[in-house]
Amino acid sequence: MSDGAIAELAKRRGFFSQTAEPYGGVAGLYTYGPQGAALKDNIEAAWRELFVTREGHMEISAPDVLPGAVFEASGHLETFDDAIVECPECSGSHRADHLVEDATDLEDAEALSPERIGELIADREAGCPVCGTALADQPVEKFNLMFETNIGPGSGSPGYLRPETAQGIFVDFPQFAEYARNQLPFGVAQIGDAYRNEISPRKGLLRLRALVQAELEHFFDPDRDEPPLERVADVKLPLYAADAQRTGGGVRSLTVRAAVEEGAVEPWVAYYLGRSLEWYDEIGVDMDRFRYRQHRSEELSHYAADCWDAEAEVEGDWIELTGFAYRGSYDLEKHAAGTGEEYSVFRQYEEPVTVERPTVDPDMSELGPAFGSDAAAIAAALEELVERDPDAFDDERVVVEAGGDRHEVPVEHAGFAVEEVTESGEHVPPHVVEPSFGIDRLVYTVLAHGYSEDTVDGEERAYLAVPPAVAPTTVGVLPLMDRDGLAERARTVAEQLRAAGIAVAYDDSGSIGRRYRRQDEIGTPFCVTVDYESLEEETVTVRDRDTTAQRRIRTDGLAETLRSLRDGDRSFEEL
RNA sequence: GCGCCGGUGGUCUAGUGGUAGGACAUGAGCUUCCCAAGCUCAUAGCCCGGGUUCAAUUCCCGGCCGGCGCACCA
Repeated sequence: MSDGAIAELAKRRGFFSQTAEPYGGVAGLYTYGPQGAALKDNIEAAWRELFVTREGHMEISAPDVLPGAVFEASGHLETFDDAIVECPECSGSHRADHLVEDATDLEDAEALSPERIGELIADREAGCPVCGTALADQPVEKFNLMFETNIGPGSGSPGYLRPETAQGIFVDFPQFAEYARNQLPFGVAQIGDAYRNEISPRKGLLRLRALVQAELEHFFDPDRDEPPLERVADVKLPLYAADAQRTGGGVRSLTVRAAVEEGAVEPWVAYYLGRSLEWYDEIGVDMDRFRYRQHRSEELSHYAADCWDAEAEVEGDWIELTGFAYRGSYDLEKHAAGTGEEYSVFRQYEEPVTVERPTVDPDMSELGPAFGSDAAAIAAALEELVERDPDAFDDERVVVEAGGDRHEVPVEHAGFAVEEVTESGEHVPPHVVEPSFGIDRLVYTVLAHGYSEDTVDGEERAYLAVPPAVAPTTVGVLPLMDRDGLAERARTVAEQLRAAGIAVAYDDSGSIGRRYRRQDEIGTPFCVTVDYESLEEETVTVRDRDTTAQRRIRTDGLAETLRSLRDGDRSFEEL
């Protein structure tokens, strides 16, 4: 298939086109037309069917705008800002923090301020990696890839458009845990828009500034919960591991069972790789142009401990469809720290346990007069010390550091005691595995993989071989001729099918062959044609898009037949 | 953000210092008893701004958008 054929078809047939074209268009913003919106909806519905209904998770819907504090806690404010320095000679842009890392023994220069990075570049006389020109006097600028806005009037409450839908789930985890009756494991799913102010959006739907994500956050107890691997144990995964990428190796086909047994893939991630593989196949991704690629260590996100991408080959390039990330407890711990709230689940022991716990109860009426303004800090230091080293309270005096000084405190004033405490359980910070699907890229891939050309009666034709379940329109209803009452009859049939909940296109314009081609091109899997026999004997023909074969069937039960074809309960050959 | 190339009806394109022609598609009609047939008619276009010029779609500059390469892709 030639490059650009999808974009051309997309625009001509109403799948998608650039937003605000009369104003010149905006890079990275696209609007789905009638066909595209329907295709996208169907893919989202198929996703929901698997990840919410069949897997038994809960779907939520959070707002696109979230307060700045959320992204401070999540790390996005810091790490979504890339420090860039531009070379005055060759105009190349380079990651300023990477230059510093190369020139120094620092490993995490990304965390430094732009000013500090600039100083280090000047100090180490770092040069442009392309042409060598000194960069000492060049400003270090930050590219913030989040869209910023203000919540309410004034600038006192900065807000950001979410760069991933996930944060809407993590931030209100306590609420969702409550709905889940505090029972791990449970999953929270969300389909919604995310926004990234990309420096250079490219290639149509593949790199957008406003995109649709379908994400599942599956929370579980890392010590106790195991994924139901038996459901997917025999699914064969095309794995392109990090090692293979480094050594020039290729894709290795392993069953889920084998991949987990040899430790190639984390078990929860492996479960979702297996579960998703069949789903991709069902919605029309070509399994011969599909693989799972592991992130190399250097490309892992700040939050991810391990990550595999589902990738599809489209127009010669491998593109990421989904990231399956093992995020550990990173996000929940960040939000716990950011809010002081509980982002964990209480797990009750089978039997309560009684433990001896050393405690302090500082006597402030003594410490206050004795230490003045340091007293509060000393009390806190005592509480910290008793957890760390209870033996320090064995002597008459205990030494703590507070306010920059060492203080000797009489143990009797610390209120040291060993209490018997009965604990009925403990707080477990859940781990999370996150399948994160890019819906727009899936739409594009389904179009690209479905696009086909063949020859019918010596005429070339193009058709979209997308599965009936995701096709924008399920049935085209066509009168063979626009005369002799055929059109009226066809309209009645179309109404009946619509009333039965089937997506129907009615078309009486042009020759029958032309109308079949139109439906082929937008991927309509079946056409119902009303002909002269229909008027006499209550039958119509049903035509199959991919083969152009036809069957004559009775009109009573037509809706039921088409529905079962759409839902995959029977095939056209079985008619 | 940088470099190179490009931007003419919905789509694909021809062409020009004196504002444009085709094909396909679309609509109306004729014809037509199952796969883009034919005929008639119709709708519809020079990306935006500035400059040069009597006159700019055309030449120059800038912008926007697109393709490719670089960088970026948390």
